[in-house]
Amino acid sequence: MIDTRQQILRKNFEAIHLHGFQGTRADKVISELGITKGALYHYFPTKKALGYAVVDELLAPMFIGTWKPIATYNGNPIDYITAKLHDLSASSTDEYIALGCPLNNLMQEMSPLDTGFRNRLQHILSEMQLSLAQGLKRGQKQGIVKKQNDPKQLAFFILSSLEGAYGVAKTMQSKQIFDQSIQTLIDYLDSLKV
Amino acid sequence: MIDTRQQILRKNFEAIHLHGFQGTRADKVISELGITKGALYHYFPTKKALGYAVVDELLAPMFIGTWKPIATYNGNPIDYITAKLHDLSASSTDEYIALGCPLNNLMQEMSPLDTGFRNRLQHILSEMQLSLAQGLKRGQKQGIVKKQNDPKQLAFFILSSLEGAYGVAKTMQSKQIFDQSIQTLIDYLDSLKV
Amino acid sequence: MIDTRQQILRKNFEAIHLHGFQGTRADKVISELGITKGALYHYFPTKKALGYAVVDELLAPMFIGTWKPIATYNGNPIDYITAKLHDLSASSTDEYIALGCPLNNLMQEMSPLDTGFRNRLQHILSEMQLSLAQGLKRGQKQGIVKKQNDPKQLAFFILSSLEGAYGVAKTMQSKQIFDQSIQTLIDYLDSLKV
Amino acid sequence: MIDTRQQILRKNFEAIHLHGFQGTRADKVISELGITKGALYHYFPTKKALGYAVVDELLAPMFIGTWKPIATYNGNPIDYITAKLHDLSASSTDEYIALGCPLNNLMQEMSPLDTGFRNRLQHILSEMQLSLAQGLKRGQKQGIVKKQNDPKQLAFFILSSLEGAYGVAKTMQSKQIFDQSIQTLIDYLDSLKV
DNA sequence: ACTAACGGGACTTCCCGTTCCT
DNA sequence: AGGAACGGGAAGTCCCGTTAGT
Repeated sequence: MIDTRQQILRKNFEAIHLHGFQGTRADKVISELGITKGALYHYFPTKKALGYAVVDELLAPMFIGTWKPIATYNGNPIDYITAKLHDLSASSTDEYIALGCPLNNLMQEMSPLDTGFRNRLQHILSEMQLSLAQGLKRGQKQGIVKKQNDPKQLAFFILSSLEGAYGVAKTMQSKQIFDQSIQTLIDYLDSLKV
Repeated sequence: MIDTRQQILRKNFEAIHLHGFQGTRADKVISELGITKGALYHYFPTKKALGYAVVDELLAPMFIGTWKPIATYNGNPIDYITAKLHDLSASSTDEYIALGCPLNNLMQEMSPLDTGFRNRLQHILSEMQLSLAQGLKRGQKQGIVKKQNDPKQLAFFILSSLEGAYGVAKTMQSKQIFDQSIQTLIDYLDSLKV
Repeated sequence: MIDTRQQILRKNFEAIHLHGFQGTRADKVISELGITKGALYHYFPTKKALGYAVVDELLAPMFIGTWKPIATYNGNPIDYITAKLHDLSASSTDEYIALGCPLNNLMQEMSPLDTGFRNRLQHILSEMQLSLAQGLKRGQKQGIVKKQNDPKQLAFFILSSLEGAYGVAKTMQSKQIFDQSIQTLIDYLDSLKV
Repeated sequence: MIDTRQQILRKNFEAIHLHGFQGTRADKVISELGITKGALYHYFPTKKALGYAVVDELLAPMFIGTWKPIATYNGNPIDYITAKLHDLSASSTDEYIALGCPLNNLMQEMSPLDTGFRNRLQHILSEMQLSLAQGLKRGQKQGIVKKQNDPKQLAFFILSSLEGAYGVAKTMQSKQIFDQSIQTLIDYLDSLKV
């Protein structure tokens, strides 16, 4: 028997991706697993606590982990970023684009409504930005990235453009638009290489 | 007595901006205006109909109108865009940033949930993109904008980065981050001028 | 311009037949006529008053009138009844059977709920029964109808079987079942002729 | 503590008998039992589901069971039917007559409005008719029932007259009228014995 | 560790009726 | 005579959370 808590967590992560946090009926979701509300409230005191756990244990590692390696990457950080952006394009299906980025979705939905969510999402963004900024800074020091931009500022711009691309593509229901925006971002970043 | 329908519409636009569409309790909102449920139902048969009206009559004109003039603008379209972006930065208060862009909020919240909303929001994005693309195309023809980018594609990138900046800044609760991302976007656009 | 009051009455009679009295939304019904609630409440103080008027002015004359002539009919009253029953079978479409007899529908729906309706419907039934009983009594006196049955009692039985046939056929959605029950009733009545 | 679900079912059966299905406020009804809305929702997701359960678990067995034994009855089926009709007369109080037959009430109210109800009520009628027809057919084969009538057709006529008697008596608020109609039906049936 | 039963507030919708006005 | 605006109670549904029990 696998870990019930993990099952609950994973299934709700999917459901939140599909319907948003508020739109997710936690007990209905896990009923598909043959689990009832009792188990849910055994592991998590409230629905919000479950949401926090989804962010902390699934969302955060996933997203922070994506940009973490840039710190130890040997080579031009722009290349790393470009490669990652290409990955995101390549691995995104039409369905995924139509659902939107889980991080972006949660940011837009829950940031203004709940401090607990906002703090957690701020943390994720900050960690991602930190990794990117560190990488870019190293590139600038090594003289392989132009020095015209502040690394921290540029890092936020990259994240903004990326999440913005997810958001617009979600509404337009078009993976093509996502891909094109990512490509434009890549082109821009490429122009920052020395 | 001024137009009750308009009052309902405006007050709900604010409320949707504050709490999202689903989080808005239409009857409570207008009770502050001394308007009752009965009047609400008289004008809007369902909550969704009210939401659609808010989008059609307030949101769409506001956002589409922002970029429309670029078509008849005499001068470099990049300058027009830059000026508008500066306007958005200048006119945004900390509170506004913390609430997020009304268009972006609605896109993220309602696009996956309701076709009626999605179609309307697609329409707004398309109109904005069309105006931008037309302006950029004209600039390219006049030889004052570099021809390396497809105008339509670039238009979506601009919108994505703008809305993305709103989204990230909302979560980070930081007008500074918004301003910086906008500045980075402006810098990039500036590099596209001939 | 034809009489607005009559229009309201007729249209609501149809609607009550279709949806029952409680299921009828009087203002929606007349909106199809281009009339608004104002006219409705100008002519009828309440919905119930409208319902009473429908019964008094449309339903009652129609149903009482069907059996009235039996009193002045020269010939065997059984023949008159048989002819009328055949008429009802012949003139009933599948749709009419599926909707049910307007009188029966209203009896079942409103009799237990409202005294005003019940009194009116009792009156209709009583008048119908009276006519039938008078006719049967005359037949018995003339020696052309067997004397084994009390005319009043037999009159109620005829009405009961008729309305019961409507009711069962409505649920079964079958004009054939209605026709067969009517035929069985006719056969029985035929056996009462001398 | 006895079965809550059964309590809900029984109490609502009574309430539907009193006020009709649409007129029944399920939560108010059970509040008299000290049961709350929450428990109601736990057992029945919608009001309609509750209504269906009342039909399936209480109404159907009761009515189908009444005529079922005729199949295994040794003797003249007309006698069985006559006995049952006498039972119905004897056990009906004035109040019961004024309320009407639960089956007939539901047939008239819900058949045209909802397919789920109609199918269930059709099923009840069909089962009752089937039992009656089987009994009558056996009687005809044994030569103790006249062969002039088709058993199936006669079965529907009996049911129609019975339910019609309930309906007319309900409106007339008269158990006497019910008894007399039943007696007339019995007399007719008696004439079909060989 | 997990289930079934249960509590109860909140929300949208519905719709009868009233009032003001022309 | 009749239309538009408006009032407001009530019904059904939804769903988060609690508790007794195994």
